[in-house]
Amino acid sequence: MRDNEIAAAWHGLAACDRCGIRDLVLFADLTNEDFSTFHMPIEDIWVPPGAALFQPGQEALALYTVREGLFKLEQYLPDGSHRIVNLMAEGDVLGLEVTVSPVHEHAAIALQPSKVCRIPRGTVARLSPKLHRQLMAKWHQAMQRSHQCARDLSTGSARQKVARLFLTLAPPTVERCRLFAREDVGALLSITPQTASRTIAEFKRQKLVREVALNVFQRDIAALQAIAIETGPAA
Amino acid sequence: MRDNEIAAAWHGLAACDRCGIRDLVLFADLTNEDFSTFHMPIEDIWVPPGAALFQPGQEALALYTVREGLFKLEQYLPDGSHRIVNLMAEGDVLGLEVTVSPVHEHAAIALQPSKVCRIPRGTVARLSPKLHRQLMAKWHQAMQRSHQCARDLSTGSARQKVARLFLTLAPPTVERCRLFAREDVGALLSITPQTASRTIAEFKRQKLVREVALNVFQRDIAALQAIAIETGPAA
DNA sequence: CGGGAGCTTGAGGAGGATCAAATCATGTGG
DNA sequence: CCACATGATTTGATCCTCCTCAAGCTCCCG
Repeated sequence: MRDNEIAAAWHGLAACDRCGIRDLVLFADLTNEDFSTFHMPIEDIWVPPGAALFQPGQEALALYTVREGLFKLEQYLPDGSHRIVNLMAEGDVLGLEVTVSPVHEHAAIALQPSKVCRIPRGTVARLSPKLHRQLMAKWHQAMQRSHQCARDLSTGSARQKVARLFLTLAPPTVERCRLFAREDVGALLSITPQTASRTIAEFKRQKLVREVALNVFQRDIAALQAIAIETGPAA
Repeated sequence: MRDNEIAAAWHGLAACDRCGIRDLVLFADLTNEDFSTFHMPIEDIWVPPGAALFQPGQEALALYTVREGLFKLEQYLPDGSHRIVNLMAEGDVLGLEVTVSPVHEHAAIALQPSKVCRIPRGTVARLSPKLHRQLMAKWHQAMQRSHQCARDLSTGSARQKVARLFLTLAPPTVERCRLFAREDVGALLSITPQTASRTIAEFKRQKLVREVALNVFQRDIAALQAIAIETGPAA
């Protein structure tokens, strides 16, 4: 099993008041006074690919702001197989359900080398009124991502889905993007790892992407966009 | 086009303090005193199938608690086609984004004869602190539904997806359930209306469901569950 | 009755799944 | 440092599901 439960490596206590992406995160509305008033044991954590922040059924002790990298949210089907129901990237918050549910209902697993801030549920509960706006905004953001997955990554041919995935993995202004295991690509797009591999290989032959390093791709944005919206045989 | 924008029929002002499903709704935490303090122009609305509560791009003026019936949340793809990204049923809240976004980003369209409470954004904003807990709970609920769609209705063969849809449409304790247009079934399950029709016809022949009235089905729960989890040709 | 929209059913073909084998990356122990 | 084992990836061949195109059918409404 690739998705081992390696305890993520602890890095150090965060200095929230000097956070580089503070306008993106849950604490955006807090004042410097707020930071000095509360003792906040926020941890800064590096998470290697394959490591889980939490597993389904596990007690919800904290939520996590993604500072760098990419996570998958998995749920398990009655037959034991699993399905990726959401992707979470920089600025997204994992485990928002700590505010309303005692346990996590999915697994959060890093797909790339990632960095997160761990915020204990107690801290969130205490700051809750002050975080109201941002918590709403983060729920909204999580919904948008979820709908994006349903919309872009579950519709159309394998070609289209893979093209949309490449376009999703980084903003159009960035040339390179990191991919992940073919099995995960499959679970995300509802295709088999073989079809994922074949389609990516075809994209490489057609120069739509170029693998500059292992699982690091240079993208031809315009060409990929054309594929993403192309309609069946009528085209 | 079936999804006409018929203005939903106004029914009357709601008596929130005597609401039959008050423990399910946004106002669960409000006291009777709260109700008498605020003037709340909450409307009780009947919505016929096919009518839209709102459309993408439209200004977000209110949110809606579903009291009866079923709604689809649709988003549109660049090529003009659409995809159902979520289903919302009794107790769910449509348009939670009014708290954070100026416009709606999807269409909310009734699939069945439905009843909703319309709560203006101003009312929500004013009561916001008191609703904090319930708003969180409703976001969570909406996320769960969204993930359920991704998990159950986008995975596996057409047979499995249709079986899971039948199981989703009503709790196992209820025998009958209402279905909707084949086109919507298709948009929800990422299959064509033809395949939806064929699969449902096959279920009827196999006595897995029985159509007691137009689009009202009696279900063999156990048999459907068996199909929902059956694994490929290895079965 | 006739028209229209949605539903059903049929035949054929394409795309993706499945099974299986070869190649490539990574880490381990000699 | 190299040989080997392990697991992921790639590729191939075959089969089956589902899409496509198309025709006939049902239900509803004037």
